[in-house]
Amino acid sequence: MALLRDEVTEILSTVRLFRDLTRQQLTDVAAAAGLVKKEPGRAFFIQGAEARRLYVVLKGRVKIGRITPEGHQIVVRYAGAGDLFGCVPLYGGTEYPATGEAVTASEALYWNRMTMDRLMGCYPPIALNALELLGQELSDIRSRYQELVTEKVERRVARALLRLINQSSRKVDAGILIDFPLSRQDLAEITGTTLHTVSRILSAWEQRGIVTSGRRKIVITRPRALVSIAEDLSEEDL
Amino acid sequence: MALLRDEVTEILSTVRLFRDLTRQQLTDVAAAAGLVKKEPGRAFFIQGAEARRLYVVLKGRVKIGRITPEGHQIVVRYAGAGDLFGCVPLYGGTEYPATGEAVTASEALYWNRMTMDRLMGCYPPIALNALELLGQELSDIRSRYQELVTEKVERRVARALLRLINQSSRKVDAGILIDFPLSRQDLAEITGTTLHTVSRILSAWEQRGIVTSGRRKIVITRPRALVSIAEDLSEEDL
DNA sequence: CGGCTGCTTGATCGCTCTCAAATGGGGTGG
DNA sequence: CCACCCCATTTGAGAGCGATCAAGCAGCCG
Repeated sequence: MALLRDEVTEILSTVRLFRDLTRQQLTDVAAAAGLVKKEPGRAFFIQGAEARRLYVVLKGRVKIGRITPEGHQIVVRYAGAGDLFGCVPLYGGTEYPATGEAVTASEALYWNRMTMDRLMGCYPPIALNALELLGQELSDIRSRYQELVTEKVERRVARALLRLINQSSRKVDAGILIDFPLSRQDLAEITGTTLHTVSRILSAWEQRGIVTSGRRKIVITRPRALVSIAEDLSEEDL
Repeated sequence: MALLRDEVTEILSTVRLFRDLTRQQLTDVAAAAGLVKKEPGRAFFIQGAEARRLYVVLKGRVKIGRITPEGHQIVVRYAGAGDLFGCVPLYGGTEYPATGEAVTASEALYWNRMTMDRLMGCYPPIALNALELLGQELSDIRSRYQELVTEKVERRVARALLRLINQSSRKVDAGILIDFPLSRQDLAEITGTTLHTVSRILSAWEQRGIVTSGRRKIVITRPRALVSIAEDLSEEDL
């Protein structure tokens, strides 16, 4: 382990799953953690593999994606610093239903299933926090499910971009930059469409001055226009 | 409360949420429960209302549905005997994100949020079971999300019917009957399409002798044909 | 028996997927 | 440092699934 024990404890104190634990308890949790680093494109775990570990992102960005038997891919979500991923061991599933792959150089702490069982046994707040996190994930995916049924593609892409802005963006001169590499293909897999359609939509937006984009890079220049697309308002901003 | 204490305890012993509790503990849980009955069409709770209670279905069938600001409806799932619904209080949400409505005459036990908090505090297995249930629900909705993106309507309708058969069906002379009233509109809201499309699909299936259907009533006469549609096999059965 | 609610069916339209091919930027290796 | 190659992206053309609009029909309940 490359990190100092105290440092890990400090980080864990900001992680939702471990909220309400005392410093002493956090130290125990930290002591049980392992650390992995992955280069971009490398996977922390692969869909279908035995679900052994629970992860928390320290740095970088991890893409959680699934693939159908027919080969169709979808992106479930992106996890950033402080986010949990691979939570299957928490609720007793046996294999990972998705693949967790580093998009940028990433580091994550992990706990083995048995370790986690012990920790949850000793420290009940962990189970309650997990419940809360899972509940939020559930309501998030339900909203997206509903969007998928009821909304047109352009609107879904707008919403997806806004969500990504919230999760992981940086202000730059031209506007707001999604600060990890994001291809049209990725956006398509997030919104449940094809890269062609996404490309056309972004081109149209670019002409309207709403975004500037390049190879795996997107800058939103007029966020408010994006909001009005997402909310389906007639565009009343400049 | 119309039920005997012991009777309730007996029922609770079959509910997943309360697995691993001793008889003594179950009695305590039972003592804290309340009972509600609803006529068909009546709601246990309404989308947007303050989430006060957690329910377990005793009998009947409860439809969990959402409606978008634009008025588009979707059915999240159906809950039958032993199933949990309105689990929002479990994970700390403040309002119900959906409406829970009785489809047939239904009865449910409920616990108030504070009561549930106490029970989970006293009996840790409840929290762990809840975690497991939420996890399963999560993977279920993820599968359906994926179906929605990757599969054509006919296949989704076939899958939905097969799921409903598993949940709640009865053998009759002609085949397998979905044993609660299910309209085309309902099926459309389950599969994310329109009642027109569902009606066309069912008509086509009826011509091929796969189903027999009437007003809010569906009998599957050749389940294997339905499976082959759901799995997209070329139909090699009679 | 009448009206309501749920179901069927036709016609049309348009969004989005599919298939195809060309373009261009960036990184790598020479 | 330059040239090449690969991968992401763009753009076009066409087809088709399913939504939408619009009637008409038929059980069922009161």
